[in-house]
Amino acid sequence: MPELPEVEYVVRSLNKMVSGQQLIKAKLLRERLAPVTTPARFSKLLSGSAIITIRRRGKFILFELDRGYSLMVHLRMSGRFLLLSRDTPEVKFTHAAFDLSSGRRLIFQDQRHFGLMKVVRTDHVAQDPSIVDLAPEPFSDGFSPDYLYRTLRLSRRGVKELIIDQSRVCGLGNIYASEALFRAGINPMRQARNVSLARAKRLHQCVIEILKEAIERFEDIEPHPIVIGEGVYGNGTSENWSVYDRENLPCSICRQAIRRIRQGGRSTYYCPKCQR
DNA sequence: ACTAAAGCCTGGCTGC
DNA sequence: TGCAGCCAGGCTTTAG
Repeated sequence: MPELPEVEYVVRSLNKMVSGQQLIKAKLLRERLAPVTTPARFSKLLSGSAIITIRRRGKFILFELDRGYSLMVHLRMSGRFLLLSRDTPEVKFTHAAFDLSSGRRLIFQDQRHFGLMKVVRTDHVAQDPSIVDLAPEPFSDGFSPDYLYRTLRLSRRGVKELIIDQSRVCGLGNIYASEALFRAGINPMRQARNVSLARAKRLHQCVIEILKEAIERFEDIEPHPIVIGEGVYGNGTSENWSVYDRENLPCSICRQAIRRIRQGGRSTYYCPKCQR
């Protein structure tokens, strides 16, 4: 569900709302949320630890705890955090719960059961299999125009499919990938290896712009007191986007109808005239 | 090594 | 109103 800007917003919100607090008690309610550990071990490793800070790497949320462990969280499609009072009756789809020293309870709720958690030694986080292969952060020097061009040159896949591959470009999901390609004027079906250097440079710039603009938009949203990140996940109306979810609506530039196609089993939206 | 397709889940929407 | 079928913002695993 959430892509890099939404995860960034959740991380910033969590830092404001729960960093510095102690996890008095951690409870894993759905075993498959954290498949590499047992509920007993999950509870034992986390209970009593304090949250030093919360970070992001790609779309992963990393709670850095004292005592040398970190809690890695991936929201996938529908995962989210809620900050409740401790006497709130159990919310449907609650898969983990953390009683905090503030007297409140942080829960992880996930309707579609795709979300994942893992407890990892903090000094091993960077080497964790799900982190180690991630592409450079889009706002880091590692994600350079040259990096993107070289990466595109290596793939025969469509450029849209390539840029949502987190090991090639990290942080984009289905929405922002379509949006970045529209702004860059690149047809999503174009083979990645056939994107010219000039267009790769343009795409590089557009990826950064699209992500930064989304993050900035979220800064104006009044934080929801309970659902962390609410108003950011769901601000999915076709008015917010240039092409995503706008099938058959006119392109903002040329008025041609936006098209929807399937790529890798997922919808891609684009303007057939502006994107070549 | 790269790529396509299936799989993981629930719920909302559309069309019959 | 009921029901089948399709769709959903992500990622991993499997098979080719």
